Amino acid sequence: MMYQGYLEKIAFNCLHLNPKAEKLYMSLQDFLRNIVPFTSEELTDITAHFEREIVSKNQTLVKENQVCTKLFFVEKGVGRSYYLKEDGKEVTQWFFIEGKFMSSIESFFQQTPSLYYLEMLEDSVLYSITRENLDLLFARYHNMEKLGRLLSTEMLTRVVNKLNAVQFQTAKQRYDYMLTEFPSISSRVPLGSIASYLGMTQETLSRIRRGGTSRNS
Amino acid sequence: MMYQGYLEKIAFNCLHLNPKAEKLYMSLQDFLRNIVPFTSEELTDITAHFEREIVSKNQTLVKENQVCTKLFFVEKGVGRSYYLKEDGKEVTQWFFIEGKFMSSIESFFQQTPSLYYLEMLEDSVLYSITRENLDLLFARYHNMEKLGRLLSTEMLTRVVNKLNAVQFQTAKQRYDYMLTEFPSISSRVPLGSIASYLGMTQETLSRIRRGGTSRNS
DNA sequence: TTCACTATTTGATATAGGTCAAAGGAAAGC
DNA sequence: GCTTTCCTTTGACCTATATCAAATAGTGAA
Repeated sequence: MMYQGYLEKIAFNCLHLNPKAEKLYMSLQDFLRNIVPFTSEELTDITAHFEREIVSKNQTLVKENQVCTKLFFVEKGVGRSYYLKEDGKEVTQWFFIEGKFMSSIESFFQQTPSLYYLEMLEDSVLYSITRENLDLLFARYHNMEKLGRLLSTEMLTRVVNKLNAVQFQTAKQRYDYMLTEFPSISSRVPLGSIASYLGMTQETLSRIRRGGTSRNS
Repeated sequence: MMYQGYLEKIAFNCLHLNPKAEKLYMSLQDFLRNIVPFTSEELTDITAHFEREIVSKNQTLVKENQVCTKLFFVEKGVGRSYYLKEDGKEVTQWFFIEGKFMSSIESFFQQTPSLYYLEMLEDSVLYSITRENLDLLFARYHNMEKLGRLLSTEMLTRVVNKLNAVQFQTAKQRYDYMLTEFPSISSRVPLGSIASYLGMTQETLSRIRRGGTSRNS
């Protein structure tokens, strides 16, 4: 994405850390400012519509069948969305790390019951906004609408990448894809969550990590 | 999606046909008007920036490694995006039917070489717009930006649905998913294109269609 | 109608990765 | 420090779907 570069640079500057370091910190204002050239007044008004939330590890933000009432920005921490298969197994749908928006998208935008659970996998700092406030900002600022469009498009290309990885690659290749999409995740979340994200069992992922017998790249 | 209902209704009205009929026709103006409440002046200006293109069956719109310079609206016809695996096999990535926008999204929005081919699978009527003109419209009309956001979000949820289907369902279930996502496609395009879209071989799809021995729903 | 070509179906066999079962490890509560 | 619980690894076996090969059915051109 065109602002991908910026993002890494900001994370770097904010932290004085290597961008691949385990934990990052990404402020909402810096994030917004670097995608769309908001004025200071706009930025102040926009961020005033978000609410800071501290949530602890393993806390669930949204349950299946609830309407997801908020969009979250992850300032610090990691979360995931997941759903339960008929047999009760959890399937991770996506991970959300520092500097990303997190929600049960369809539920939030259509105000329908969520198919997914949202939970944080670490103690985290989030900024949340309600649907009404977001709509208000979309209506008030052309730039905000643009932000929404750019973020949607970015997410779209990420999901398409995952789709291609999941659909046509071997288990090993999918794991490699994941290491580039979420470099920090592999050391931060349980293996089972990663395995289901990649569409394989934890046994298979464990064998891949061992790096043993497989002949696939 | 919130405008999903409208879409079907319009298609219905335009055609006086059952919405599941084989071929639909969807005018750009009607499409736009029913997603966002554009004024007539806006609509006139916007549609004036599109160019009508008649393309014939099997015509390629964009090749791999070309920058995709246009976004297409499909008024009539079906297209697909696909890429070539290392072994030269075509893999269908998406189908685009009447009333949908079609492009190599990442290439078009980032002006990078396309990973995909775009081709029409039937004689088709398209409306195309260049990146410059689209940006101009995004900048000129807040409503246009909103349209972009809504369409991106819609596409995002569609891709997520496919991802879930492809990742965790049996071949038979994936085929059923496809019948709901693209009801008309199964009779309009070659079996091989559908099979690769669903991440299976054409032999498997053929066996599924026969509806034989499989014990999966 | 026939030819040439392409798309689809069918059959036989192979394999990546799943399932089931159990054993180690690590970490959280007491 | 000990205990309980959860997380990860390992092994043995199985199944859905791929692969390879060939037969059959459609389709358009002349």
